[in-house]
Amino acid sequence: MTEGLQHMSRYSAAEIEAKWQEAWDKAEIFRASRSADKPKYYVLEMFPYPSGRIHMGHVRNYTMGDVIARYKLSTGHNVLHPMGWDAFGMPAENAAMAIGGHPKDWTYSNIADMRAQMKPLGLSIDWSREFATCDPEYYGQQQALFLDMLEKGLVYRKNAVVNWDPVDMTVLANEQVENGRGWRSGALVERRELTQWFFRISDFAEDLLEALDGLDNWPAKVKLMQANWIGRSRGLQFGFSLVDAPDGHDRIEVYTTRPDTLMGASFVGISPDHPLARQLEKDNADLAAFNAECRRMGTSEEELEKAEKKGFDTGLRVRHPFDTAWELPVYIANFILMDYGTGAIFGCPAHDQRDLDFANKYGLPVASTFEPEKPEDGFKRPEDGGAAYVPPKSEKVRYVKGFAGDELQSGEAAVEAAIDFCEANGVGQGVTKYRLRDWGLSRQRYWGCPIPVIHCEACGVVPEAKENLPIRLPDDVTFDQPGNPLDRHPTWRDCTCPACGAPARRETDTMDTFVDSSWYFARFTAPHATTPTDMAEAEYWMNVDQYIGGIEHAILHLLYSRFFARAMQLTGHLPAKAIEPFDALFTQGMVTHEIYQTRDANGRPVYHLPEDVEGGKLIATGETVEIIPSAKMSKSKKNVVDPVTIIRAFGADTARWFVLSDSPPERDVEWTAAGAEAAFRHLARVHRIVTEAAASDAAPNADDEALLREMHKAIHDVTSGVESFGFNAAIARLYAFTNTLSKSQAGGDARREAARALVQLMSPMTPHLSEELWSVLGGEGLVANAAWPQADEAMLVDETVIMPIQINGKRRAEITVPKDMDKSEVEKQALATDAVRKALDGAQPKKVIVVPGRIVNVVV
RNA sequence: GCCCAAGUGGCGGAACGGUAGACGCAGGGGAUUCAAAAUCCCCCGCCGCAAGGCGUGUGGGUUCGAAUCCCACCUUGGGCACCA
Repeated sequence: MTEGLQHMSRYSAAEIEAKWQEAWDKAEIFRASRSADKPKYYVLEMFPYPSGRIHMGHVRNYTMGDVIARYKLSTGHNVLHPMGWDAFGMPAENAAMAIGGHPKDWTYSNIADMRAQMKPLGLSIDWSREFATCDPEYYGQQQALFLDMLEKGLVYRKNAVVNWDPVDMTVLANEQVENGRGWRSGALVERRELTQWFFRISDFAEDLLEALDGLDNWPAKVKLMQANWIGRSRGLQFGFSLVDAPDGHDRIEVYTTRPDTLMGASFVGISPDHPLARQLEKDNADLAAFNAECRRMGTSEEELEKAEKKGFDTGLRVRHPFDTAWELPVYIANFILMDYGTGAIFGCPAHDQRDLDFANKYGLPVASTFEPEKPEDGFKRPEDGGAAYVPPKSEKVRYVKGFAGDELQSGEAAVEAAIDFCEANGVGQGVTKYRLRDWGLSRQRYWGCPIPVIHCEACGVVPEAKENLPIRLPDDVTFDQPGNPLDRHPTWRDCTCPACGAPARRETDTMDTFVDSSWYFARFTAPHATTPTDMAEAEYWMNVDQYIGGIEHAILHLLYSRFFARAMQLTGHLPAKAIEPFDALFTQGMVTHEIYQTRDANGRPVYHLPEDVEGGKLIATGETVEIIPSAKMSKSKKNVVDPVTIIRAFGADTARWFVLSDSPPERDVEWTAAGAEAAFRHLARVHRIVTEAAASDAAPNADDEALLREMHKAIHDVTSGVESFGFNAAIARLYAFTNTLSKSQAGGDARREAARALVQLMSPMTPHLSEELWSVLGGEGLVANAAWPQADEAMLVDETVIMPIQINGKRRAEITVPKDMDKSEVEKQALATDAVRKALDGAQPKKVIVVPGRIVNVVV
């Protein structure tokens, strides 16, 4: 190698990356506008919360989107690839409380920082469409959407419980409740009812469930999680009549999905928030104390379900619907949700473990209604000390106390038969219910989108006039005391009623930040429109062709967005085709890192940044660190690697290549320093190999065809890898092809052709390096704009194949045969191998399976 | 507690129901070098001298053939409606 070539082949990422980012900017190749002559392609990654620093999770997420965007650009698509900021939320207020300053300044300064950290990644983003959800231009349009939804009856007010901190006198998020106490005050948290705004998402439950079927390019697991969340069930709703009914409560309405177990009923349970429970607590101090204790729990379902199951006997009795002489006790139970069903259940201990535990605890009867068709040895009925018998739905059981004797029935048929029987006998109706609850959007916080309504003494709740939008957040607020600054602002709340003109009070609740992220994808199609969307733009760009983000958003964000797409259609802001806004969804895994830990004098763990550790020792002191297995990168564990540091050390292409290479995209990837260095060395090697190929003057020769065959196979494999999110496999294929090119003795022209393909195939992952090498190879224009290489089908198939020969499923030999050899001839050759002859020892094989082109299995 | 996933060499992982371990990292050996770095070449699941045997979280099952399909369990991760 000559001195000159050595110099030429040195890989300087910093130089290359700055140069080509400038070239892309200048050519404006990522600026998206409608065009009739190309198919559109909208690729979107879930937009970031502006915490202040980008992290490797962002790098991974946006690199994956960028690979798709750049690949689609190369295949002749008109690509929309925007970026924005999910900018409202609690952390900005927390920062204002902790360090002073204003949430707005904190947020916009974080956005500026993160944009500056993100740009060096070389993402193919149309930055002209950037917005933050805290821009008044954005949240003003969101207020307009809200008013349209209000007019259509998609929003309403009702009471709902929140976590209340009685010391700070403020509402707490579930995250701010630690072991039942407020995170700042340490006070025991209470549940408190407030009047709040709700979206009628549950009206769409059936549609949101049914439409999942059409989402062919969504992960099955996400669809399943959403289906279970919506939770359609078929059951019976009926009433237990009360013996000695208190005023206004002659019945307790109950919903059950297992009416076939009605004859095993043992008690009736009601929620502590049930109207009957609330009435009883007025004249029963013990009962009131029990209810109060129940309400001291937080509002999360997890907390409720994990808590010890407790009940309180109200002393009331109800009559069994099929035997009025049979009376059941009524308990208040802490595990019954007022939000689901009717807030009341009947307990059947024989067929529900929770009810059985409850019955045992309070000495209530247990009676089986059915038992297994064929009881296994040792089967014990629950009343004889066995566990609750809960058969799978499809399993047939024998009824011992059913509605019509002891017939056999599977669960589902039995439920339908029970509903029919009950309806025929005037006991309740069969109904379909959903677990999905309406979406409470009110937040008693400052840093969110103000809800644009006015409270007037005379007119009640009045929508703000649209011409007054946006209702801007006031800047002159302080965070030196807990609670919502909008509530204590001297003038902001004051307004006049749009209906009667009298002095009135503005709503001080703001919207849940999930509202902001439920329609941003639509706003990107016309980010500067003076209405929420521009129908012509939405008609052209929607739907999002590929949406990419974390699995943690599988339920809430995606379900809310699907609801919003429907609501925006009903209010005329999205076309009918956008009813399901995301055609394809991909959920990527996290970036993890080992955790390095030492102990302080008191034995408490002290965490250390990876950059402060080398060879298992602290660089500063030489102290040995304890290595804790890889976990999600988090500031508290200090197991974070700053993308900015990596880009400075190795370049963006190395960071991009590494986050894509080491794990399947849907799984977690562990960041390792060794892996990053290896990625960099590989890119430098590609730089060297391609530079050499560009200068090669070797004559055409016999090796040319083999190299070009490998090239076409690589084109085929990498293309299908990119299209199916098999980025790690595509990169493994690129390693192999690079090795082939490096070792090939082919002529200069063939090597240059192969090198050009290599550079193009790498270009979605390492766009800067590819751009540089494309120009070294004399490619025309920018590789970003060049047409994607096509694999020649004829070059993909080899003439001969190696077929393994198995004996009883174990590989024992192999034969090399022409690829289309006749089955019987393959069998003949397989039987002639030494291994098979030895195994048969003269006998006939029991069976021979020949899978053409793949394998032969001889059964002896 | 409930819902959803994932478990394969020392490590990350590959593998239309068809040769388990591609590719990469780490490790070992060699070449080059005054030396080192860089680079290049070779080896590398476990046990065994070998023949061979064992191997994809555990235990069953279906199949000519299972990492892959089914059942049960274990462990780890995500979500549980006010974190985003």
